[in-house]
Amino acid sequence: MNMIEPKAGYHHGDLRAQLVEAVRGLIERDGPDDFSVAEASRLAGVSSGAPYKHFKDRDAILKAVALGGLQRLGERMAAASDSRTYGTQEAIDAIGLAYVQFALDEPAIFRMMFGMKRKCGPDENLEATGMSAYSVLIGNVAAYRGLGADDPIVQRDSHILWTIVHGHATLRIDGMAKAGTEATTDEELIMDAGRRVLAPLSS
Amino acid sequence: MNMIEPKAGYHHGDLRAQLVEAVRGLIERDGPDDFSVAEASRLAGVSSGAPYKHFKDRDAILKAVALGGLQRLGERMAAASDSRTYGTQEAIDAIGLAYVQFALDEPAIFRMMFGMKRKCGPDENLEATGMSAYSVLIGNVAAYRGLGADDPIVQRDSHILWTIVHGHATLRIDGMAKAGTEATTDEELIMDAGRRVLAPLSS
DNA sequence: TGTACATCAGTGAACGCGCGTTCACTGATGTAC
DNA sequence: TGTACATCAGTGAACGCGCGTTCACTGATGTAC
Repeated sequence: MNMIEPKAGYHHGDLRAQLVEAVRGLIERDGPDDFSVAEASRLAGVSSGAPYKHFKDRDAILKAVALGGLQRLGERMAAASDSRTYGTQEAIDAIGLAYVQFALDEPAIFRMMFGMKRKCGPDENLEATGMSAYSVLIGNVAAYRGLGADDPIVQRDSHILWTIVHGHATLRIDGMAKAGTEATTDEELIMDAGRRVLAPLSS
Repeated sequence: MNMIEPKAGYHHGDLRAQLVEAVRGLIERDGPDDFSVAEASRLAGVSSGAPYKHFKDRDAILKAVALGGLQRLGERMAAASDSRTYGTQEAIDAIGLAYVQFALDEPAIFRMMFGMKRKCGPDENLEATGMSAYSVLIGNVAAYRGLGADDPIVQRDSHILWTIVHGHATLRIDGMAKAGTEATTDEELIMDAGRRVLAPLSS
């Protein structure tokens, strides 16, 4: 929780980063669609026109916030992977749990990240950052299966795992799935589902 | 595609339904957050104050639209179930595919439905309608497993299936999963995942 | 069938609001010599 | 070290906009006798 403390004086020094942080807070408080440039400026302690020295328009600010979110998500997934033996079921579980945890910690940013493409069109930067997070999962699945990362089986496994974890995260933050009920934790559910998906190949 | 043709004359006769339909169109066109009561009124051919004779406020209109969406989703799932032998893998596949199809046909409404709780708080009516749709899935899974609908195994299976299908639908409408690539259709993916989840019980 | 009246579903003007963005400006900072 | 100047990052006032909601009103509809 960084406090926002505008540097006194005329030149701000770090307005860009401070605006992104302010918007992050606003979005997390009010939802991705209710944030306003004006309020973010107020929070950062600058005039309402100042942001336009750093960003082309409102959408550009949104993109910067989304990018930050994707980076944090990727970092968490990588950290989860690093905390276990590479290519094991446990590592894959941990990555999934990290994904869900991120969504629970920053629900509005999480939603916003995945709505960017629809709202502001595709963006190279965002796509690359997202892909780099996803590749943490792919790498572990490939090692688990003993196959190459490009193998269709690995691609399919990974995609299904992502789908499950993303679905669970989405339902959780929308209040549709209540963890803790029915003696089911997020972790337990992810492990269960992961085990089914990654069962030994049959055919 | 119902055309919106305001009845001439002072008394409109069907303004409530017509407003809901207008808002549905607006949301599908502009996104759930950009619809305005004013524009919906214009579309329905009435003055900007007229909606307030039928709805308490903006949120009440949104709720009505969400309710309609949930009903259509439930109907589609029920129809899918009816089109196959009850309690078979095929029936369960069909339900999942119907779910995804609905999301693809009405992406903005779909998103909006699942955002209602967060935006407007919980609502008995919406919850009951959603539950009634979900129970179509539960019933089929129970029959498939030969267990009661309340059995924890059935609950768990159903929840995972829902999670997968919801995750896939969400990723698809957010442009993250591209069907048709890698020779994978929605149907194929749902069937594959479903088969893994519903594999014979091991322990 | 006709009349009196209550109710209902609209009108349309008005309110106050906060927004995104632009613009001419100014004071601080960095650089060249 | 000092000076002249270009650049930069802010200001703050102003713009036009469309919104949600209210309100006194009015004309159409339904009902009781």
